[in-house]
Amino acid sequence: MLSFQISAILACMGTAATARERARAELTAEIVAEARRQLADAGAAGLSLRAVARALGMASSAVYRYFASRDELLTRLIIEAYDSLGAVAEAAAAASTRRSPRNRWVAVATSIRSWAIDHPHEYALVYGTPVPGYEAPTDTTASGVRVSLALFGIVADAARTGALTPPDDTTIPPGLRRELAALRSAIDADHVSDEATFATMLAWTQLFGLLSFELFSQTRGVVTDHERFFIAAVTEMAARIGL
Amino acid sequence: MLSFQISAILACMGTAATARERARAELTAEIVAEARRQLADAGAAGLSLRAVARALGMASSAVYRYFASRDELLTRLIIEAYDSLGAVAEAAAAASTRRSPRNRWVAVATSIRSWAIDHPHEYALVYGTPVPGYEAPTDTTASGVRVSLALFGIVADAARTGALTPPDDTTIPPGLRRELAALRSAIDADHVSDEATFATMLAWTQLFGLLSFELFSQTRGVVTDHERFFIAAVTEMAARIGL
DNA sequence: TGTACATCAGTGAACGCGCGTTCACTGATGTAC
DNA sequence: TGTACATCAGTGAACGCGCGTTCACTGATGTAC
Repeated sequence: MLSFQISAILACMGTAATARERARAELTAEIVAEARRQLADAGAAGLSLRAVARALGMASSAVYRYFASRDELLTRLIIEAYDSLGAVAEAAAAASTRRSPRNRWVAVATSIRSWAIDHPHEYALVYGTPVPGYEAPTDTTASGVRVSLALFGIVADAARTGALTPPDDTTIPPGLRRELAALRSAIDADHVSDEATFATMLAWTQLFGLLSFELFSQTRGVVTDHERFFIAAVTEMAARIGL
Repeated sequence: MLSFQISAILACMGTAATARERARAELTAEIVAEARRQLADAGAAGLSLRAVARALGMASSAVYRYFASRDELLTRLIIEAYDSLGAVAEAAAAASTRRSPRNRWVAVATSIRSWAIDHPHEYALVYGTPVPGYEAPTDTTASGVRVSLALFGIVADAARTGALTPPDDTTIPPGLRRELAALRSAIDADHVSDEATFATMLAWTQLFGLLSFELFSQTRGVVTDHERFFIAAVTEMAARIGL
C-alpha cells in the first residue's frame, strides 16, 4: 500500500517507478500527440479513435485502456491546447516586465498570434465552432482563462505603477459597471478602473476576433499583410486601454 | 425553343411555367430548408445527404437530382446564410437613414446580433471553423461581403455629409495606409479618411469577435448580460470611428 | 387534337468505406508471502 | 530468492450503425409534329 502510494507520487512527478507506469505515461502521450496531429485532417468533429489507433499500430480497442471515450480524449486535447497557449502568453508577459506596458501588451498579443498560426487546428478546437454533441467539462475553464489573465495582468501591473491613463470619454451603463467590479474582485484587480477594465475586455474580444478572421479566411481580399494589420490593431488597442 | 426560353425566364421570375419546374423549385427549397434544420444536430461537418433525404421521405439517391454532391448543398447553405444576414443588415441600414450615424451603426450592429442569435448554426457555418475538406467556391464572396458593406456604408454616408469626426491620434504605418486606400477605391468610398477606415475595420473584426465569443460560449462566467455588453461595445466602436 | 418520342424525377439495391464501443481472451508485469 | 496470485495491456472479432455516391430501371411529364 505504501509502495503503491510512493510509485503513484513518483508517477505524478514524471519519474514513473515501474516499467508499466512509464510505458503507460509514454503511450498516453503518444495517443494525444497523434490525435492532435489528426485534428488537421478531419477537424475536431471528425476525430477518430480508430484512426489514431491505426496510426499507432495498435488495436482500436486498446485505446480504451487509456481513454474511456472519444470525448475524454477530446477534453484532454482541449485542456492541452489551452495550457499550451496560456503558457506561451504567460512566458511573454514574464519576459517583458522591464518594458513599457504598451510594449508588453503588443508582445503578449503577438505571442498569442504566433501560437495560433503555429497551431491553427488547436486554435480552431478551442476558439472555433463547438463540437456538436460535445459538452466541455468544467475542468477546461482553469486552463482556458490563463491567456486572458496574462493579458489582463499587464493592465493590472500598469495600473499598480500608475502607468495607466485610460481615456475617460467612455459611456458605461451602471449595470455594466457593477459587472466589471465583480469581475475585478474575482481576479484581485480592484485597483483597475471601470474604463480600463471595459477597454481591456473590448480588446480581448477584438484580439480573438482578428485571429479568427485571419485563420478562418474571413479577411481574404481585404487584408493582405496580416501581421502588419495585427500589430497596428493591437497597438491601437493598447492606446485605447491607456497603456 | 422559344417556348423553352420563355419558361426559363418565367422560372427565373419565380412563376414556374410547368408543373415540373414548379415542383423542382419547391423540392429544391425543401431540401435546403431541411439541411438547414439539420445543421443544428450535427453541424456542418456532419451534414448528411442521407439524413436529409430520410427526413423528406425520399430515397437518398433522389437528392442527387437536385444537388450534384454534398459540397454543393453546403455551398448553397453558405450562400443563403450570407444573403440572409446581408439582407437583414441592409434593411436595418435602409430603415435608419434619418437617424444619427451613431444610432444607425448601433441599429445595424444590433440587427446583426439578432440574426446571429436567431440562426446560431448558420452563423457558425459561415463565421466558425471552416469545414475540413470543404473549399468554398468564389460564388460565396459576393454574398459574404454584403453585411460588411452595410456596416461600412454607414461610415461612408456619414463622411459624405461631414458628420464623421474620427480621432486623429491613431498611428497607421505607411504600408497599411496604401492598403486602406486600395480597399476604399474598390468600394467607391475614396472620401473616407485612413483613420476612419482603419477604425471601421477594427470595429468590424471586433463585432464578429464579440458574437463568436457569445455564441461559442467563450464569455461564460465573464459576461452575464450579453445584450448590455454588446450595446456598450458597439456604441464605443461608433465613437472610435467618429460617428 | 393525337401520337411518338425525349426528358426528367424518383427508386431500390449495391459498393466500399468508416465509426464508437464491448467482450472474452492471452500473455506479460508487478506484488505479497 | 522463489512462488502463487492479482493486476493490467493489448488483441481480434463482433455488434449495430452510419455515410457518399453510382447505376440500371420505372413511370410520369413535357415537346414536336
